[in-house]
Amino acid sequence: MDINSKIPQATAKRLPLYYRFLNNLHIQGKTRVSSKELSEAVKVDSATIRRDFSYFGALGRKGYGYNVEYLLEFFHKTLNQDTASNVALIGVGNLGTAFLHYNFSKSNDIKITKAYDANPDVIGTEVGHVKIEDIAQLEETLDDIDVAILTVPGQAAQPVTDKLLKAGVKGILNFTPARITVPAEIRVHHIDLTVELQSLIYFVEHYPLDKK
Amino acid sequence: MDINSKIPQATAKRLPLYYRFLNNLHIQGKTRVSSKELSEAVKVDSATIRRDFSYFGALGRKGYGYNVEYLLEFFHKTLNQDTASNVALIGVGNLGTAFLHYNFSKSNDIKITKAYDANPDVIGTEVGHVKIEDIAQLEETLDDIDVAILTVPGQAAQPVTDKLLKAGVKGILNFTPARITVPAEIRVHHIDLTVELQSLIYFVEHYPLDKK
DNA sequence: TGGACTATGTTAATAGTGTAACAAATTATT
DNA sequence: AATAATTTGTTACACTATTAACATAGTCCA
Repeated sequence: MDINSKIPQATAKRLPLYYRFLNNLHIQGKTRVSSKELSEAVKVDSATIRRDFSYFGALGRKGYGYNVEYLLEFFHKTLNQDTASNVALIGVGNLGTAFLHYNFSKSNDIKITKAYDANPDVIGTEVGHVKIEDIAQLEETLDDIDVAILTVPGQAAQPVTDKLLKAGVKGILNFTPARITVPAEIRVHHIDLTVELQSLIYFVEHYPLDKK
Repeated sequence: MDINSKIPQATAKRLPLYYRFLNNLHIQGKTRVSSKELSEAVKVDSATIRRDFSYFGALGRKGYGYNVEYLLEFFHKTLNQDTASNVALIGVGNLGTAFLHYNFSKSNDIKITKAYDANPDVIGTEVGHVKIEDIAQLEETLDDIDVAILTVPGQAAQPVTDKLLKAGVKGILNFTPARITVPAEIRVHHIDLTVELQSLIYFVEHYPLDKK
């Protein structure tokens, strides 16, 4: 498979998952792993895993499997290009605070380096080793940040988004219930907690799964 | 379209979204809406919306659109069957606390009615109007709960899951980085915050979107 | 070294999702 | 009342994703 061809969206979404589990295996001291073993750990079909890997060339060896360290190193390079990515968080409410305490960088190379809020009681304090800045100063102080996490109240989502775009942000992880409007070249991923919960309930009540 | 045929997963995931926006329209006093208008609000193609609705029969009128109140009532019945769903939350850390404070029931009929933790300092306290119970008593006290939100540390995910299954839980919304093992008839939805963030960064750095 | 075994990488079949296009039906307008 | 405008519901197609199956090539063990 040609390494220059585009990686399918579904595959790209699984890469960080593979990366994390490979890290676990490495820490456990495992040196090799088969697609079948990895499949059981990440709950993704083994053929899908092999197909996903094959987009990046022949990473394994027939009859052997994959070398954990080699694969890990490969994905490390692939996922993080060269530099670690800095992320900003906007809205230090309950959810925002949870993210600041959450240690993203444990087995990944992501760090929230800037955080903003509108509440004067919060501005200037430190949450999870990040100093909270005034959202009013966002456009002037946000620099060199490609991706922002949006955890503001729904009605603030669009105005804050507009500010983020002016500051040059290219991707937004939107946790608000609001659907934000952005130019075509900006990526937005939505995680709508109510929708997730409600659709799970819908599935459970309407489509009970069959026992094996 | 036959109402008895199975609703596609992708459609079912959008239903709660439609429901919320119809609620907004209703509150704004709008009595009718077209698929095109709704499309702009929820950022879903209008043809997709019409197709989604058509799985439930002919809900609209040609040349007119959809009656907001009728549609709202219909989805209310569809999403909530008859009874409001009670949900349990396991793990009152930063993220769990955020959910307890989050008001799911605002325009939905979902409520977290039970919450558990292992920390003695937290057990017995009240967070967001829910009394925190001891996770050691989970199997004995969890009753009539179909769906649980899992916000425990990764290493606790599997043992807690096993307890939930014994207590009769049918669906789990898993926020831990761990992939849990469950019988075939149990539904699990994963929301992996690190994966979401990392894959967004990957897309932004590797596949910049084209300007319109 | 030789033969049994293993597990990849890929092909081909299948399933699932999204959307452009349009006939049909209804509403709105003159 | 006749015509223009609107908007649905559905068909048809394109695209994306999943997975079973297997030839191939390397591994492992006696």
